[in-house]
Amino acid sequence: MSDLPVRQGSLREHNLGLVLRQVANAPRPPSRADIAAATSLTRATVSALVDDLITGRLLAEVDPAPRAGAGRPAAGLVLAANGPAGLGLEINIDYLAACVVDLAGAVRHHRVRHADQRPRRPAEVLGELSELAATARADAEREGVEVAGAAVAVPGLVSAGGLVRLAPNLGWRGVDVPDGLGLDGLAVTVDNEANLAALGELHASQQTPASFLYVSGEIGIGAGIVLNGALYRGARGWSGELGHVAVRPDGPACRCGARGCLEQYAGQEAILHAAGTVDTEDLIRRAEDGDPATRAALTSAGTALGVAVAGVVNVLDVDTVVLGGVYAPLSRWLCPAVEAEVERRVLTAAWSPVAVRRSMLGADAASVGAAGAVVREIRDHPARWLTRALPLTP
Amino acid sequence: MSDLPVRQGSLREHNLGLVLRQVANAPRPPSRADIAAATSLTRATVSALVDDLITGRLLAEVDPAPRAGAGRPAAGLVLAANGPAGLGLEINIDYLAACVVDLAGAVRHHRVRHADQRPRRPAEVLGELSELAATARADAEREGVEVAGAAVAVPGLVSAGGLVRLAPNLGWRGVDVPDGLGLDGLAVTVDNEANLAALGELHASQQTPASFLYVSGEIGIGAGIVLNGALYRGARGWSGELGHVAVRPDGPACRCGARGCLEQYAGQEAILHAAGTVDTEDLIRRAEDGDPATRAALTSAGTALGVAVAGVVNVLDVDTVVLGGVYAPLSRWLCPAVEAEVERRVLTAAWSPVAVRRSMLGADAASVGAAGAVVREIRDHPARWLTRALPLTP
DNA sequence: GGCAAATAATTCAACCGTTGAACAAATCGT
DNA sequence: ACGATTTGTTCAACGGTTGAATTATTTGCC
Repeated sequence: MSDLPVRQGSLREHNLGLVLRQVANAPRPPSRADIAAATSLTRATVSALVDDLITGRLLAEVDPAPRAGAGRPAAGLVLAANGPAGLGLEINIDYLAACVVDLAGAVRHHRVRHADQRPRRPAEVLGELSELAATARADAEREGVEVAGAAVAVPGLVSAGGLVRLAPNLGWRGVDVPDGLGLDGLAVTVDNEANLAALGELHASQQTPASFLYVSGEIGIGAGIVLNGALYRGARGWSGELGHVAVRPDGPACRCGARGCLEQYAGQEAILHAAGTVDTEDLIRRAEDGDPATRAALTSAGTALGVAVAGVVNVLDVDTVVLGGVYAPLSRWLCPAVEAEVERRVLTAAWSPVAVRRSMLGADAASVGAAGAVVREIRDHPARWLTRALPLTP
Repeated sequence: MSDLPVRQGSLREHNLGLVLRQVANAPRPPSRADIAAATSLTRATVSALVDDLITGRLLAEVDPAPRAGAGRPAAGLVLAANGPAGLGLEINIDYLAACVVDLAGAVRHHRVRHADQRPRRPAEVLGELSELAATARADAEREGVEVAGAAVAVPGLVSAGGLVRLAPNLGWRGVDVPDGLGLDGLAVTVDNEANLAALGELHASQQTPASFLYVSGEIGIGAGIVLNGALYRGARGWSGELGHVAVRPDGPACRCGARGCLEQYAGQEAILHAAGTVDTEDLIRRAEDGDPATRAALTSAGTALGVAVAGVVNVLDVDTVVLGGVYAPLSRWLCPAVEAEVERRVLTAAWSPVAVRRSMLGADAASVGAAGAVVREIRDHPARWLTRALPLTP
């Protein structure tokens, strides 16, 4: 119920987006006539809209596909591969990442630099990330795509304007990320890592459902909530703090000050401790080898996770739960325990099953999701891109 | 991101709604010029839109308010009191209710019939409710308002088409409510009691926040989730099952089959049992008299409720929790305990407080909310009402 | 009392985006 | 080679908004 007036121009804006999404979601390059049929706009209107999109470098024509039957061959339309692209950046506990995704969703550049970020000062971290970003941008521009904006994934709570209010496991408090990056002339947005990973998951595949819960297991446990195809960020942008949902109200003390938080049962450190190791690679190896203590630790973590997830599903009624972050490689052993609790505790599970599955993108979900969020913005609002302030060509 | 094409007519539809909402939300009757200034539409356009709305009996002109300064006096615009109205019906464990709310939000008719519905067959209950509805409708029509549709609040899970899939405390399973009511020629929607009560609360006051959690304490515990000014119903319409969120994973068995559900700690029956009485009126009296066992029972229930609510707030990031149903008259004793747990367990509570308060509408929230939902639909989509199939006047 | 200033509402030609029909372009089947 | 068929474009018409001009109605001031 947007309370903005609608003028003639808004019509155009909406329909440009409609056509663009139609091309994006089609299984194969559609013709102008296909789009007209699918949208119930007239061929004349679609032609006019497509012209605008082609001159704006958002769409491109491809050779007509060989067709059966008579008639003039149709020119196929695809999202432009040399149009605008999104730059996705990720700051995590033990790595930095940068990637570029073009309008069609293809990953054109991707680079990860592993290193523990906890001992470093925020300015150092942002400086190195800025270098990664510059490399990515130069690389992309060499391929002929223009980076239209950047999104940064951070494992913490983010306020409007890109201020990281609190990133507990990184030890950050009140860090201005766009300022520290200093990417001149590029629009930079900052968001929670789980939120962007959830968006990545949403766009990774056509069959991802419109509403789901993405659970990101790292040192902390975050969740990205997608409802009806849109990310839900909460009243103040701080939704998804699944790690601090109570599993046992009088359980062990959590560093947040409360007791019995999920993080104490299913956080990365709790699992490693229970399994008697300090390294995730090692944990996976032991689980594969069938080590009983490791298996027991994972079942126990899965059960706790299942209790918390079941609570969320009871309240939100989503039919899919996606396990990401470190949970993704561990999902083989976690899923059964999570599913059992969900089955038992979700009121509607009896006649309407809830699917629990691993992330399709794995560890790259957040950075790819961040880049995808940038191009998705253009895809959903092409008029803003087409009418942007163009850099003066001297 | 609606994927519908936008034609010229959609323009009109949107702007009709815009003007109507502008009138609805104004503190005093605005003039056409006021609306033009507020919406940035031109006065010419607003005049044309207002004409349509007046001839369609959705708006009315009132005498010009005395103005300071020179100039032609402005004709004030108000929502028509003799236009369409909504019929709200409620089926609850121990009463039936019917009410009529006009476009301006005024309750024009309200009647409650107390009786335990559990021993009766669904058909009987629906028959009596149908009588209540007919009386309400006749009463409203005598006052000159036309009932445009009905909404029914039910304490249970509702599928599309108005089928009550499960209402555990009523003992209903697979009951077709619109069919059983048989309100000829009237569009009937059916929804969960907590959902409609949440909508009632949302529209009860201008300062209700756009995102909040409405908790309806009855024999079961339901929740209505309002996000960004809209009710969130879940992927399948079964959101808000707060009563079956786990408070202690290995607590007492719940009739849903799981263990330690909130309902076992803070449901009406659990509270009554812990306080040593069987009647809610008596419970309130004892609490007022300061009976220690009663006060302890309420604190204990409030704490359990607080644990569950804190989990939801951590995940959804709403800044307001409204206690309704039987919790409303008990809120004086429940709120402190709920607030304490929320304060302790919500990660962001430290710098951004979460308000816990009682419902403003109390027991009438669901029926008034149901009626309000009907008129709200017209207010948000006036074009659908204006172009409806008119009954032939012979 | 009369007149200028001010504000509200309506009228009307112009403009913008979509529509639908007519038309041109390109291919297939016979 | 020619008609059938489908794609894509052209163009007059239409619906809805715009902005300026016009009319309507009041206050304030001389």
